[in-house]
Amino acid sequence: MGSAGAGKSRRMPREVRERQMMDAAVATFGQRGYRAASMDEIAELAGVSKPLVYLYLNSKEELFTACIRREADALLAAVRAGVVERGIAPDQQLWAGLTAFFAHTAEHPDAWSVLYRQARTHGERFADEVAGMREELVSFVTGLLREAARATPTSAEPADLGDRDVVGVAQALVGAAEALAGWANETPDVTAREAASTLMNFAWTGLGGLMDGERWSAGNSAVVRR
Amino acid sequence: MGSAGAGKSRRMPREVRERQMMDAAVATFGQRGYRAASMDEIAELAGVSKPLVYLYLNSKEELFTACIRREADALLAAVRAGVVERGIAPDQQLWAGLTAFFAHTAEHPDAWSVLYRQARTHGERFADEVAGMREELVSFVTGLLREAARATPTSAEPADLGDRDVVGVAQALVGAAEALAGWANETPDVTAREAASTLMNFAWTGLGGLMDGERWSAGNSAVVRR
Amino acid sequence: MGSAGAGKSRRMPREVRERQMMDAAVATFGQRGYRAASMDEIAELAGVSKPLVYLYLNSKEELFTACIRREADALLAAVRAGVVERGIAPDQQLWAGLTAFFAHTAEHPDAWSVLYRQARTHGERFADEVAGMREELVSFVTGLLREAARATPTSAEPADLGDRDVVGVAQALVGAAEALAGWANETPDVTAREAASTLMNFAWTGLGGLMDGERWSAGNSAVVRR
Amino acid sequence: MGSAGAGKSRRMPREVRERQMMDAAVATFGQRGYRAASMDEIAELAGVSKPLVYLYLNSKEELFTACIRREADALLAAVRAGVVERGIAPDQQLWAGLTAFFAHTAEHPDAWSVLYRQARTHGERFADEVAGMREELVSFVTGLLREAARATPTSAEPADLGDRDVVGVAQALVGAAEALAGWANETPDVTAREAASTLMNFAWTGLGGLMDGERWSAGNSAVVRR
DNA sequence: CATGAATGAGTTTTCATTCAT
DNA sequence: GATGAATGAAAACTCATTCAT
Repeated sequence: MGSAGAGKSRRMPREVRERQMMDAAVATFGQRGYRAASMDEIAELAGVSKPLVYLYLNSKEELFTACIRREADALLAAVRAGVVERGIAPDQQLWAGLTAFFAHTAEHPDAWSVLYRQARTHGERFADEVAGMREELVSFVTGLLREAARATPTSAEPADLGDRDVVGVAQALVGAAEALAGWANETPDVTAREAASTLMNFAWTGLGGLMDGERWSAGNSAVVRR
Repeated sequence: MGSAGAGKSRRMPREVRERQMMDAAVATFGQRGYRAASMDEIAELAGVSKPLVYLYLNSKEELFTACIRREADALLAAVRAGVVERGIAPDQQLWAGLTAFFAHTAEHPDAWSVLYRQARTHGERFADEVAGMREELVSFVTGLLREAARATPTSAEPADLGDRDVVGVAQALVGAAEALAGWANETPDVTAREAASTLMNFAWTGLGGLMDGERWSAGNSAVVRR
Repeated sequence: MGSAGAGKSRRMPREVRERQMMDAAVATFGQRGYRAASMDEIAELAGVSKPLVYLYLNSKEELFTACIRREADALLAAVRAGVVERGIAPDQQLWAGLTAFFAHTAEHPDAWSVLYRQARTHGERFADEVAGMREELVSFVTGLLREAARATPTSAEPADLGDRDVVGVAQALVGAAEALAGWANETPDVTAREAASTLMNFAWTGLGGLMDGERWSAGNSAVVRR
Repeated sequence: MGSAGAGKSRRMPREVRERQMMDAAVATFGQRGYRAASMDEIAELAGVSKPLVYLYLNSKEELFTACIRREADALLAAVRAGVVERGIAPDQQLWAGLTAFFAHTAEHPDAWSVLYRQARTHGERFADEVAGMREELVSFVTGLLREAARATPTSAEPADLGDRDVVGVAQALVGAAEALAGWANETPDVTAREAASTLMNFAWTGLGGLMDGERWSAGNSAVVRR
């Protein structure tokens, strides 16, 4: 008889078991919420006994943290993979990244919920974990923005876009993307491409203006080019 | 000193007590999260016994719902108040609204957390409550966008901005505002005016372009004016 | 304007208020059960404030006791009234009493529930109260049985029916009546007369035999007349 | 001493623990009443922690239902066992059944209280459970009565006892038995045999008359043989 | 390696009862 | 006399976590 019997297939390598548990955990945390998810439910969904979950993952907190990390890494990897495939003009890169972002979040709604709903709502300990990933996204976008600014000869005074501005814009852009992703996930017909298009239309043209030195100021309604 | 001494004076009219309880509830829910907040803690913070909380507010769910509603109304009222004071050019209105939005959320971080973190993470029942408010914000912005589009003679073909586009843009704008508010609340030095400026700069110029018929398309990197 | 205004008619004599409260209490205790009935509900149903209930009836226990007593007295009175009207042959008296018993319990289901379900299930303190009434019923029946025995010349040795036997039979008779009343109350079509008939047929003929000296004994299946 | 010492030995197989819990529950429910019995008390009496009670029996309601079922089955089994041993003449069978009934209820007063006091007083959900058992008792008695009627050649017109009559008589008989059991349980010296004798004397002779066509009617005091 | 057995601590919720006015 | 305001105490139920095997 081979060791991999056709029966219940107990005894699996730790790695595999751990993945099953985390899959179950992400699904449960995503759907029920961190507090409402019970270790019982997670263990049952993973098809293992509760003590085994504790043996491998120590505590609910650590389990949740591990979920956040895994899913954050996966999302980042997806975005980067989407971009790296090509690798040319900044707007194309942004477009590719956004598309990947929207596609990934749409395909992994539980992970989305864990990262963007649960983690941020249950203590700084977890929120910081996501904040780290978010910063990487922002710095990724910031890089693209800078590259675009450099590549845009139109602007006579290229340093117009201050550092703080760039970060602010990147923050807003990422925030808008996250908000759009949430919206798209809850709205049946919206595809990743559509969402990405909407955002690009909205953002890139504005960015173009911004980089051309256009500013809106509270004093006068017109957009001035200084 | 009147007979209503400042001393121990337990015994207060229901209205007052109810407000105290809801203040305590918003603070606790906002900081601990819906599930982690205990009725015990809320009661203690309000300075009353738990049964009184139940007598007046029936259950944790109803209490939370009441908090959401109160804070949603307050936020909407703040935004509208900020705008109505003036009442002129659409961009000025948007600016006023955004400023009011950022100011209000900055001044009421617990309410912010309740509305944008907790309510959305603990069951549709609560999320719907916020979705209602959000829709009012979106429709408010949508109105401004339409008004602006009408008022912009530049665009030869005024119907360029389709209905779906307008709503999508408004969604993104509101989402960006919400994301910025979150960022501003967590970043010490950022003021409401600054946040509003960033967003206006980012959004309004882009909108201008959009209304002028500029579009970004995946096919070619340049922004085309069709 | 007379003091009995057409308005809310506050200020009613204590007696009246007390009756209202006890009516409400009997209804609530009967339907919800002693423990499940809340003073809140009783007060509301009676249309008074809770402190007033306490002022007049002191405590839940006392209130319940008062209810039991009132309804026990009412039931006894109904049975006696049914009998006294006539006053002749013992079997006719029993028939009248049973009919009155079944009619009263059918007309006052809440009182029935209080006496026969609730009171016996929530502590000796209350059970004793009902036991008192029950003893009066039993002794009433015992009296009839003795009277009947005396009036039956058939039995050569009239002392055949020992004291213990008589009480046992009376117990069984009352028990059967109570069980039948419960059954009749839960079975739509059964009338008080029908129930009484069934019991009389069952019981009286048997009693006749008993008084004639017939006995059933475990040793031989036949009924012997010794 | 074996490895299974009589010492502290917590850790027991589920089956055993479950029985212990239900024993404790029957005792507590029987003595305190359904509502007054607390899960804490039951757990303590069973020598386990509350969570274990919930783990095995889910809720107070389910626990109570399980108790009712177990005790109802036990009582039915006792009655049937008492009868089946013999299996001859109907009156002997009835006698055996009654004796077993009285003996069992006398030996298990808490179970008696659960079945005949508590279950009937706390919601149809539970009452129905007992009603089921009661129906089996009634149909058991009904069968005996029919058998007896068939076996009695005395009656010229054997169909005299209508179906409704038989059921009514069986109801009253069972009711009388239940009442007698209650009385016997509360009265020190009364033995099961005595109670059974009383009822047989009372009932069987009457049944004999009934089957002979004797009827009592409100119109005339005499028992007529029609 | 893997699990059935077990629990301490905490949650929401309810209720009988009493003041202060 | 009558009530709105208020609470101490307890009940049902849940959960993360740990042993003993």
